[in-house]
Amino acid sequence: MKRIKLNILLNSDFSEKKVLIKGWVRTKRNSKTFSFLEINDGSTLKNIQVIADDKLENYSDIKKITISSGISIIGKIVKSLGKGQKFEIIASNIEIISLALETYPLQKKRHSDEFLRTIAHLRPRTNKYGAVFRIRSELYFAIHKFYRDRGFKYLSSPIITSSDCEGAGEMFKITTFDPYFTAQKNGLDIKNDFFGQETNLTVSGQLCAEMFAMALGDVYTFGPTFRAENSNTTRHVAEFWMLEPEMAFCDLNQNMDHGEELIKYLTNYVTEHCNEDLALFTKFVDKNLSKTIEIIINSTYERITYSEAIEIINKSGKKFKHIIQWGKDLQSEHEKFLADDYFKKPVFITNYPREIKPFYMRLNSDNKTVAAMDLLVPRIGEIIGGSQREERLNVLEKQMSKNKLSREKYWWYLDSRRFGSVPHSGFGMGFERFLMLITGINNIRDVIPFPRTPGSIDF
RNA sequence: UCCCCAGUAGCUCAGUUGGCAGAGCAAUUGGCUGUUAACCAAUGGGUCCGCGGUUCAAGUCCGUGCUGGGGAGCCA
Repeated sequence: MKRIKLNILLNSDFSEKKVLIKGWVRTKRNSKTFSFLEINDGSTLKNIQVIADDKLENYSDIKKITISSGISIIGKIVKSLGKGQKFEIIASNIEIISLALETYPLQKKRHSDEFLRTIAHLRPRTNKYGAVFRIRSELYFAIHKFYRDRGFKYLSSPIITSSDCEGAGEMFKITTFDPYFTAQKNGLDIKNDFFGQETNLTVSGQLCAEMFAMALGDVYTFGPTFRAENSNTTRHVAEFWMLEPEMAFCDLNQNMDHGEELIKYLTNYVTEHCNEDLALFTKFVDKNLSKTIEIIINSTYERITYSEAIEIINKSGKKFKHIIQWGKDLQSEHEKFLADDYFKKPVFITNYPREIKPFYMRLNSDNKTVAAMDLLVPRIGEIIGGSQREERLNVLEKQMSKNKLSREKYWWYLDSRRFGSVPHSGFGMGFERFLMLITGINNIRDVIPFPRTPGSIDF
């Protein structure tokens, strides 16, 4: 007999049919001569109720079954006599595959997110985290579908790299040297290390993506990204996933069009394909989530320049902890004010001062600003950071020497400006931040399977 | 890295002016013919985060360290 998964079973009509299901016991309620077992197999948020009565030969064992035990059930689908579910299974055979210990830490009650983080290996077994990670999985597919439908090519940019994408943050060093041994023994030369030069985990695939955009036109990279910043916030982790499209013959406005289309597409995809799981978040996690999602899908995202943003902030009359003036970067409180209070929807901020942005962003004709764009969204803040890239060799070289970057090291990057350089643009979207946006979850550690943060590397 | 807050049973938390360590849930055992975080009864369960100090006496006061949370910076 072929096993059927609950997502199929619960979404079709199997009444009066005999089925085989396998899963884990979420909860059990005993009466004298029969028991209710609720089974979940991970394919869907929903459980199925199974009735086991004392006619089963191993009923005495079933009565003692513990939460999270793995079991296999053959039974008939019938209309439920009780309230709360349409169908249930009358079991004709139950096999206890594995009896869980009674010390299983997850109980039939709500646990705090902090506690669940300490048992990150078990938390996907809860309703909430199961839902998060099913949505996460669907989103991977949605991203590839979005890009494939638009003729983009997927590029896996390297994770080990010798280039630091200027301004992206501290990097994790990679070495085969034993660092303790190295510290003791002088005279060890980096030339003898695996790559023969300083090597790091990538902080961005952008520079590689630019090379491929000059060959394949429209490309995207999507993979793990590493930042060794000592950040302790609800929005930062040391290992996260970043989506980075890079488009040839594309200016800043088209770049923003693309970003807006992407966010809307992904959000819409989740509402269409993850309905049940999403409902958990609108019901229990964030009461305003439906409204937020509606705004993300249906509003036209505001587009203002950095200079206009400064003006809005300073004219607002609102008191801020940090004083903002032209040339300084926007602080979190300013970003929150713009997205949450002032516009109450996603807003692109463009044309930042060149001094506070990396070397590769295209210098505007005012000579003071660069063609940068950040997308700020309510509650989360920055979710996209991107720019039109500097395609003019001489301007790029000047910017590099200003930032004290060696032309020799970036020879390959500069080559792209020597051989058929064209305007191009791209951005990075924080995958986990997007998940936070559409689930209403407030801590980035709760939308990634095993979060890596300073001092925390368990699991 | 800086600022603020917290750490008591497996979980969530109470603990008064410094004076015998508590509750609900969970677990275990038993009961119950339709339950829905089932219900009813009984039982077991503690390094009060660690270290040091003040005191006749510290979960409670002081110092310090660790861990967790929130905020800031950095960014996606």
